[in-house]
Formats: sequence, structure tokens, C-alpha cells
Amino acid sequence: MTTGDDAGPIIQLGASERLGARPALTARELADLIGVSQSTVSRAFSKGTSVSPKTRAFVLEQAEKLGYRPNVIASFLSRRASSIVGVVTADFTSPVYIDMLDRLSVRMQELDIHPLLFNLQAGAEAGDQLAVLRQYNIETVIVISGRISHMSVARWAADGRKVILMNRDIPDAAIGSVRCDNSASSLVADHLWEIGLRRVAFVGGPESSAVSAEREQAFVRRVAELGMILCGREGGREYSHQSGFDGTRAVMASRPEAILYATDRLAIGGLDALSWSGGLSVPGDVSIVGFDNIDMACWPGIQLTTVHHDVPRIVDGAIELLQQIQNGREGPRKHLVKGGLVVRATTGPAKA
Amino acid sequence: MTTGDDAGPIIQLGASERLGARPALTARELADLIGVSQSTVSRAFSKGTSVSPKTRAFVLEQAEKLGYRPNVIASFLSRRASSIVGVVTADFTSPVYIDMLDRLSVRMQELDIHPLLFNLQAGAEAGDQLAVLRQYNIETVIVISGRISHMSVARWAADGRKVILMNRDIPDAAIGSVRCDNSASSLVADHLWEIGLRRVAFVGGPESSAVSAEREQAFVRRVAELGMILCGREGGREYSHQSGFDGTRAVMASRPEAILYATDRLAIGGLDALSWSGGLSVPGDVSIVGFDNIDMACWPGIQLTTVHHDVPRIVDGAIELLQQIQNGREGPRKHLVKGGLVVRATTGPAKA
DNA sequence: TTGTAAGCGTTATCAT
DNA sequence: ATGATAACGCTTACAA
Repeated sequence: MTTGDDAGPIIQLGASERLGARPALTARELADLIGVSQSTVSRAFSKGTSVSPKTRAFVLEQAEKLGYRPNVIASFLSRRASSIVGVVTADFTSPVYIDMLDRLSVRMQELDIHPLLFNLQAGAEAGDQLAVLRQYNIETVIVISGRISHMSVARWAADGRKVILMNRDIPDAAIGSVRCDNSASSLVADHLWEIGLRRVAFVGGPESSAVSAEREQAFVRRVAELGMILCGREGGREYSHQSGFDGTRAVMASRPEAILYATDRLAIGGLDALSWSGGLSVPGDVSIVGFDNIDMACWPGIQLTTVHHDVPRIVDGAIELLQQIQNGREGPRKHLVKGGLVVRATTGPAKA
Repeated sequence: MTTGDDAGPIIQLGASERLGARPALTARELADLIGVSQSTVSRAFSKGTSVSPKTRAFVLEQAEKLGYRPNVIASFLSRRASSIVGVVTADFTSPVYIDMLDRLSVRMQELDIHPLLFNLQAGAEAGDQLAVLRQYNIETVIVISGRISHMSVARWAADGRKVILMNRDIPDAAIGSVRCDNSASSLVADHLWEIGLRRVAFVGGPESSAVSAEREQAFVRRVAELGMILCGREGGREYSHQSGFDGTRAVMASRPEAILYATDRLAIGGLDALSWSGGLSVPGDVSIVGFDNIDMACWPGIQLTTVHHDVPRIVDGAIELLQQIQNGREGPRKHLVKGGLVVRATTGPAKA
């Protein structure tokens, strides 16, 4: 039995679907169909143009009905600009950056702005990417990564691209940024002080990381103010679980009562070293604190005390900046989002 | 003190950088500059065109020197096709899908193919996206998600888009797919049998998930063949840690000696329920096995026995398919990548 | 307010 | 093998 002549297509599609395979309607065709000029169609679809509300409504209604949508490629060419936004990433292993990318890309789509993904490897540098940005007429670039060099960012900006940095900043008025307030790590010192701990240590990320440095600095300062003792300090080569694990083993030599980590991932590596693989009690033997409040931090078996990193609000800020830039509006270009301490089960008084 | 008249620009850039801000060179300008026709320039940059090797080399060399790069937007318009590839995602919480997106996007960039990201939310369906695919002249779509409905995929294909599915398949010759061999879960049954375990259970993902179903089926079949006892079975609403945690608690009522999970994430949820939060010994009291071999599986405190999911090879397959499609070559459109069992520390004989 | 026409920077079809 | 020239589907002066 064949399905060709009697059963019809196997997948049932509506009429408009079936037409799909034929080339999309153009503005000219729509214009001819509904009896207006092609430029009127174009104007109906762009805001800030002089069309009578009536004609615009008519055109949009007919377009909807006949399935017309402006071809953005032609529009980009004509306008010499594109609504594509470059999104630069490099840290797919960081839950926080992934979360940002997730939420950001969803929000962008709602606004009909589409993200072209530039996922840079360790080696890649600005030059190559810049050429691509130009080829696509991309005006705006959002950087979700701590690993792209400042130099790269500066070059994009110098080339006239608008740059929005997530989670970092370069002191330059032309470059927007939205970051969490890393100085919130001082709250950790207060918390540890209150539960009676005095000897503390810090385990950080790579020495080159500004995020780690800022979190450390605010913590160390508050520790000193409170008269607590910073007995140990370790850096790592990366922000990995293993790095947190190793850093913890190393820092334990100084017998701290509590350890602050630059990120939750490091802290969970520490939990592994101390508890899962180490046989110590957390917080009985040592308290540990992370930073970021990633999903994993509230798993039943983890319950990590940490500093909340408000990703949704950071993404809100980036979207706002994006619209501000695209509309040529003025306004503050640097956003700082506050976090707060989330106390869970990995901090507590030392056991007697 | 001002920097305006004496100190020069703060960021020093080379000459070619400084020129950056001015509009990019066009083919016409380059042609005039080096004394050939504009079409010769165009030909030099497209393969399969008739230019003498000599002229092509000359043009490319001069282009390199003068910083010319063809504007892809104009090229897309003229060719009525774009080298942009739509990458559709929906599961940013799944480490495997994230890993795929990471590797895939890096590989694509090496080939000068750029991914436009479509990160669909739970609610979003095919129709809206289809319009955008058309607006961008996007011919090829790669789907990295189990949550996009078959219907959506069928609609894109019916509209003439080439679709590549990662980690799933739709039996339709027009749709490419690259997946891991989910039947490798039968190896788990063999392994458990060999170490002397007889009572086993399965904890899966959502009932609607084909991946979970396939993994379960191959396991269950082998369990039956070996004469082992499938004493319990739980599904979940999602592939989350909590779901693995809850499913484990539920399935323990049937007193299994070992549990296979549809994914590593679920298995780690199980480890939490049993060991971290549950006070049982793994594998002393129960053995557990995951599927995927995500990074976390080899953390010191986890050491999960699992089935390897070869993401790099799956990405290789997708890239191959992509090139095959873009070059109009024929060839097999369905790839199945083998995995293998990785025995770590969460499986072992029951303690006496 | 609306229509006409000249680009935008390519590719592709002609001649030569 | 190379050079004119007409699309490609828009935006945007300029005219009406």
C-alpha cells in the first residue's frame, strides 16, 4: 500500500503551513496585493515613521493575514545596522554564567533581539571576533565571561561597538556594566563573628580574577575590622571543584574555624575535601561559606551558607542597558546589584 | 590636568585599529583600489568560481592587507540563504546539553558558521520561531533539547529547513540525528549481575522523555534475560536533583540492592538521599549507577559508576552532518554513538 | 500622508 | 578568465 494517492500527507498541516515551503512574501508583493506602495508597507513596520494610524493598522492586519514578515537581512543591509546582538561567552562550566546566558537569551527573544553566540576558547582573542562582528553589522556586544581580556573589550569599543559587561567592569564611560556587589562578602565576616568563630581563611579562584580579588578584599577588610584572625589563604588555577578541594586541603594546615570561598563551586569542592572525602564534620569541625547561591547550594545534602548573587536582576539590568543603548537614550551605564547572606547549614559554632 | 591635548589617547591602538571606527571597506572600493572589477573580488572570495589562481591570490592578499572582508549580510540577501545556523535549546539545567552547546558552538565558529541561539521556554512553540528562521533566511537548525515537540520539528522541516537533532530522533529521512546509544544501559545489568546483585530498581525522568524510556527498556530487558529481579521503578516530573532524591526514597521501599538512574543528575540526587542526607552506605547498602558520565560523576566525593555519553563524538557527528547538508552531499543522516560502562566506586558487592 | 526611486554590498547572469 | 549589469528585499530621501 502506498500513501501517495489515497491517504494524503502523513503529517497534517494547516494551509498556511503547507505554503511554507514556497518563498516568503516580500513587501512589494504584499503591497501589490493590498493596493498600497511598497514603502508604505515598510513604514507600517517601522516605528517613528509617518503613516496614518489607519493605513498602518490596515497594512499590519493584512500582513498578519497573508503571513508577511519583513526580511531582517534586507533590513540590516539597508540600515547598515543589525538588531543581532553578539553574546560572548567562555565559561560554560560556571553555573552562574550559564544561568545568565539562559535568562538573558530568553529575555532577548521576547524583545525580538536575537543573540549570535560567540563562544570563545581559551586561546581566541579579540581580533578574529571583531572581523565577524563587522561582517554581521553587529553594533552591540554583551560579554558574559571573566576570561575575555580587557584589551579585547577595549578594541571592540574602539571599533564603535557598544559593549555591555556582565559581572565585571572596565572604568570607561563608553562601556556599560552590570555586576553583583562583590563587597557583600563582608557580611560573611559579620556572620562568622556572631556565631563565635575567630580563625578564618579564604580560598579563591585564579589570581588574575577580579571577581575573586574583590570578594577576598571586602572579606579580609571586615575580618581585620572585627579583630578576627585571617590564618590562611589559597588561590587556585581555576574555579573548579578540584581547585576548591585542593585549596581546602592546603588551607587546613592553618587550622581555620571557617573558610570563605570565592564561589560556591569552590566551596562545594571544599565540602567534598572536608566531609564527603575527608571525614570531618561541617560545620562541627569547620564552617564553610560560598558565594553565588547556585542551585546546588540548596541541595538537601549540601545546604551551603552563601552570598546570594541575584542573576535575574543582573539580567534585568543588562536588558535595560541594551534597550537604552539601542534607543540612543542617556542614563547610568553602570549597575551594581546588591546581594545578601543566605545562612544554611554549613556554618555554625565549633563543636566543643 | 586634562588629557585632551597633551597625553594622547589613553588606550594605545595600532593604525589599523584606529581606522576601525570608519565604515568597513566594500568590495567595490577594494576593487577600485587594486584595479580589478568588483565581481572579481567577489569571485576571489567564493569557492567554485572561475578565477585564475593568480588573481585570486592577489585579491586575497590585498584584501588581507587593506582589511577587507565581505559583508555577510549582503551576501545572505543576494544568495537568499544564510550561513547562520539556528541552535535551539531549552534545557540549560542539563549538564550534557550544556556541554553539547559549548563544544558545538566552538566547532561551528572554527568553520565560520555562526549560531543564532533560540533558547525556548517551556511555553514557546514552533510557530513563532519559524517566522524568525524565515526572517533570517536560516536554512539549518540544530536542536539540542528533548523538550521541543516533534510537531515543532516537523513544521520546520515541512517549511524546508534542514534539521539536525541531537540526542533524539524522528523517523523521517529528511531529518538528521546524532544520538548516543541508550541501549548501553544493558551493560549496567551485566555489571550488577557480575558483582552478585540480584534485586534492582530504576529511577527515570519524566514519563514523556524518550531518552529515559530507551534507557529503561534496554536495562529492563537485560535484567529479565539474566533472571534478575526488577523490584522497583519510579518516574519523575523532571530531570532534577530533587527528583532523583525523591524517586530514590520512594523506590527504597522495595529494598533493591542496586538502582539505575536515567541520568547522572538523578543518580547524584539518589546519592544525596541515600548517603549525604540518608546515612546509608553506597555501595555497602545499595549500589547506584548513573548515565551520561558528566564531570561531576568523577568528583572525589562522588565517584559514580555510570555509562559514558560521548559528547565530543556526538558533536563531531553533528558537525559532519551540518557540512554534509550545507554542501548538498548525500550520506547517512542518522548517527548512533556508542558509549561504555565506567565503573567507579558507587557499585560493589552488598556488605554482609 | 503617500508614492517614486536611489541606494545598501553582495551574487549571478550575461557578454566579451 | 574577467567585466558590466541586474537582482536580492529592504530603508529613506525626495516629490507629489
